[in-house]
Amino acid sequence: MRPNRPKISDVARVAGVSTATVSRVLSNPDLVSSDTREAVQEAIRTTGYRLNLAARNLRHQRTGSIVALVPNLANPFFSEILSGIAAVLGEAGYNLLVADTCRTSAQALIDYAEPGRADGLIALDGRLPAEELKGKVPVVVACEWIPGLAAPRVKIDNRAAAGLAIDHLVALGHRRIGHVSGPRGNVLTEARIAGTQDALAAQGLLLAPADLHIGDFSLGSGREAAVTWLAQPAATRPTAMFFASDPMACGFIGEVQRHGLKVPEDVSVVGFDDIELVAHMSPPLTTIRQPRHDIGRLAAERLLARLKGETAMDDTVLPVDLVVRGSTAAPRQPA
Amino acid sequence: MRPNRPKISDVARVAGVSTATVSRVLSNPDLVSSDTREAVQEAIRTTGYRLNLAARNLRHQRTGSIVALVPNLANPFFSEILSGIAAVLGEAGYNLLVADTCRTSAQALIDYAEPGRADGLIALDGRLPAEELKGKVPVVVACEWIPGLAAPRVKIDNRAAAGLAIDHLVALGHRRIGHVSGPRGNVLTEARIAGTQDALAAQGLLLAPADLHIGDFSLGSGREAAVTWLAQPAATRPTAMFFASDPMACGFIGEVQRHGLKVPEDVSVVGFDDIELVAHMSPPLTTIRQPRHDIGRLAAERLLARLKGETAMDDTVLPVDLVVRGSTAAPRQPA
DNA sequence: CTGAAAGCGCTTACAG
DNA sequence: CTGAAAGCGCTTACAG
Repeated sequence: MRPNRPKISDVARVAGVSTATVSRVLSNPDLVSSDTREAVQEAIRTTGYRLNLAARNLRHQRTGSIVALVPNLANPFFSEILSGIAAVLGEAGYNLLVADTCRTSAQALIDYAEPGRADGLIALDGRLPAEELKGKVPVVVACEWIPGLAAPRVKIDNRAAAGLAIDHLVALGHRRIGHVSGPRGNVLTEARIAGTQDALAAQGLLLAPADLHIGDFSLGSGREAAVTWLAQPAATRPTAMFFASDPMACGFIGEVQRHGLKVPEDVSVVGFDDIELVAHMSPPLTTIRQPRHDIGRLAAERLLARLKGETAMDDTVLPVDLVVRGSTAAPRQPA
Repeated sequence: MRPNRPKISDVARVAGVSTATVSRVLSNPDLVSSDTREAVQEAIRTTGYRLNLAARNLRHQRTGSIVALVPNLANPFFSEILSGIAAVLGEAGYNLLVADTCRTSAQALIDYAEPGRADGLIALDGRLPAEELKGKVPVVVACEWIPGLAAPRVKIDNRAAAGLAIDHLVALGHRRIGHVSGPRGNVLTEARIAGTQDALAAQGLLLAPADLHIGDFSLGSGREAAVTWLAQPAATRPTAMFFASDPMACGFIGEVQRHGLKVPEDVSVVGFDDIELVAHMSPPLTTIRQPRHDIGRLAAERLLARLKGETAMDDTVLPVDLVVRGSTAAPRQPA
């Protein structure tokens, strides 16, 4: 079946017209008289012709594809953003190309930004090299951002989000609050640490260096934070912990419970992201909800707008919510 | 920068050679004398030339892309399979195109199987129409399978997996065991129900119609199953439940705990998939581990082999493990 | 309204 | 070892 796949010239021959006319029927039927049009459509049917998109795209100097660069495809946080991106691109007739930045060489990632490869790029990873991305395909950055790269960003207000978490804990009566962050250097990490410090300072409190644990967003690093926390004397360790991701909060809770302590009685826990499962744990997790699907949708829409000529480079900042569930309560002994 | 992007003819002019020679330096450098080769490479450098993949692909009658059709991109179960696929395709120099079958029209999905759109297709969704996929691009099916479509399948032994779960519960002393399945008609659903029934029958037990709850793999349907279960008299309801997905098991446990009952003391629970979080819940979930990343890898490898001419259509069946954790124990009152 | 022809940016037999 | 030329399957000014 592969060799004798009909092409536009086969249709033209069968219909007794030129290839130009067939092409017009395909992309601009109004330009063709109805008699001719019907003859061509009949020929399309009898030959079983299907348009070769690659050829059309080459002619149009576009690829019809948008590439999304994702730090870790296996991470549900990113996959839901991807789902929002896919929804918008699919409707607009674009292909969605996906690459996993943690499993792809730096050069291969940059090659995705070549025209001829994709028409535009959505970066969910802030560690991409800004310089190498210049002069290539239009870029929109989502969630994270790339310092030094002029590109629209779709994100949440991470400092404000951290503030929501801290204010909630302080309102419950907590005075000694710890923070488990993402990896150092990540833009989200820094924004959430800064937000935590600011919110504490606004309440006259301090993030003690010992109470800042550098994690990596993973379950395992949450468990490690629990080990450190458990090793401290019960009287002087933080009564509440704010995590820069839900999986870290889950890892922490699991380890603390395994040691016979209770959440929120012995320690209050706030996560970040509101991934689906955390509402169903025991206790259900208090967390910051990010509109992941919308982040993806908006990033895709901004990119499509750029491809249509929009030049605005302003950021889109989406609101976050604090979702209060069972993992937070007043501390046992208020300071 | 877009308009004056150098093409192969610009390089040729600068180097003082023909476009054919530049092309050879690019794809088959050994055919060119070292003097000429160096001159061309120098010209490539000075012009900043980058190959246009779309043009090369059109010439080669291939697209360089493989499309993965995923039932729900936001579902972490599928995203990890995708990650395995991406790893293999990236290494092989293929693009990974992704489409969400639940958000894409049937026609649009079939169009992905057109040559000119992609070189091959990996289906993670068993509901695609077999007839429409014939005579198009080579297909490999992973996880689920498409009845009536001759395509290699990469999957696990779902009946055996259900047997592992049931045997474990029976060994613990359970006699009345319920099953919460996926949606009716799904090939996985039917295989897991059949496996459950077989394993029970082998032990002289029966899956009572009232103990089979039809779910849809989601958290919410697990919660609904809990409502039904809770409504039954404690003395006569199942002492153990086997779920066709981890999220359903989580939804069930959350609802049961909310009603003051305990897992595994009041009911043992076995999930399916071993998604990352369930090891960290309380209790940690006993479940069937699927090698998701490997399923993705192997599916991609089978497809690449087909593109290279392999014609074998046999299935690849991957082993599963029962992971015993805290959500299962002996029943309170053995029957 | 329709066709002949050029061209998108490459690659590759075919000569030499 | 290298070049002239044809062609991958489309589209689109330009004529008529």
